[in-house]
Amino acid sequence: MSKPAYHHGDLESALLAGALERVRQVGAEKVSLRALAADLGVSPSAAYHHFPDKDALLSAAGFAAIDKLADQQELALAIISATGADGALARFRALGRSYVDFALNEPHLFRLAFGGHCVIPDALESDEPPRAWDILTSALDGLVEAGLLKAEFRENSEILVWSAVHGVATLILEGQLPAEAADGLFDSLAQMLGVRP
Amino acid sequence: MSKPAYHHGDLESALLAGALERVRQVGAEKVSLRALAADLGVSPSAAYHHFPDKDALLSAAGFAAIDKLADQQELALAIISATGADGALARFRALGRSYVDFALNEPHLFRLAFGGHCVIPDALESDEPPRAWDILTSALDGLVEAGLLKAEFRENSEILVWSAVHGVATLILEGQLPAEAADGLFDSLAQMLGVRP
DNA sequence: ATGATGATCTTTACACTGTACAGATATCCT
DNA sequence: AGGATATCTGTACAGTGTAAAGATCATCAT
Repeated sequence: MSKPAYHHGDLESALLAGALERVRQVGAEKVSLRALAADLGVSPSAAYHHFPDKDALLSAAGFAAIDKLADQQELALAIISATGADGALARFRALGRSYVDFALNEPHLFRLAFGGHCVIPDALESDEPPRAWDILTSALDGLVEAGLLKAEFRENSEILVWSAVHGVATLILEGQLPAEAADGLFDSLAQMLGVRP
Repeated sequence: MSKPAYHHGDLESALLAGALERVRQVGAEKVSLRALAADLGVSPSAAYHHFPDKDALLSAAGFAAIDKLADQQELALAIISATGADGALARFRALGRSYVDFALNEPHLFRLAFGGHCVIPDALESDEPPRAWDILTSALDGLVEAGLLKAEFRENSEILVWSAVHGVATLILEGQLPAEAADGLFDSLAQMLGVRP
């Protein structure tokens, strides 16, 4: 698309895609705005007509990264064909697995997404919760409907599950816990949620 | 100690302390090695005789930060005078609270400690686990002895609890969860661990 | 079609960064 | 004492983010 024009056509999304890919490869603190611009065949300060500064670009890339995580989770869910109780349980575990796998397979994107680069818009008061929350809510509702999750444990369980999975992912990523800790966590979670496999 | 010598006496620890304090104030990615050196009355490249590069200094500061966190946890534990079941439960909650509080009160130190700056030495195969692990183990043992934590839930509970607390701390810190989520998490944890308050 | 308007990109420039290298200086050991 | 060694300085270089002013294009009212 877009002619090989002098004005490059669509710099903004090219910058975003380029930044995201570079972060993915070398990490956020090693991406250079100048080098990125040079690679796109554009002057050093061209980016400033689309983003106020480098942090804003990285922040946008960060939100793209957290979206990629949600995409991967939904993809992992879509694969599961089982229905009923088996399906609900499989979906629950797949959600945790894909979250941890994303963190370990794309450590730089994961750190970008949750490492303070993403400027909080006004998420506290935002009427719509993060995508990860909605995905998780559906999975937990599925567990309740299947009779696997005791109703008395349903409240606040999004917080518990999301926190635990996110925590184990980052602790493994930063070398504080061994990789096997993830499986241990999933077992513990399932056990404590009252799930009987 | 050490004279006000031309050779500054003890640059290494001065650099470490300075770096730690600067990270605390402005965040890791905004500390300048040159500015730090200038502030210590020392030439720009003086630091290179004590640390191979800037990352190494930040890494050392990161390990100091994670030590500070452990200090704060032990301090929070020491304050609690209650004994028996009440004490065990109070200690358990204080551990979580101090962890989350540290993250929210010292966000830059927390991110430095768990944000990929700390080079993993060989922690996977290391014979001794992180300090946070030991502290947590004692608290959980206390819960079991007090009859508050069911023995069937004891296995892997360090992983579950540490992950959940760490996760909720970072998710709140990055604006993905509201601050009240921490209390909800503690309640959920206590409930699911079988604790009856 | 023309000319103005606004968006997009370039040029130039500045202050600052991390760090390599060679030399100066102080301390310590024999 | 003197020489070895650790510690720090001076200088220099390539690279960085970004501010300011000018060039170039697309679009649209006339």
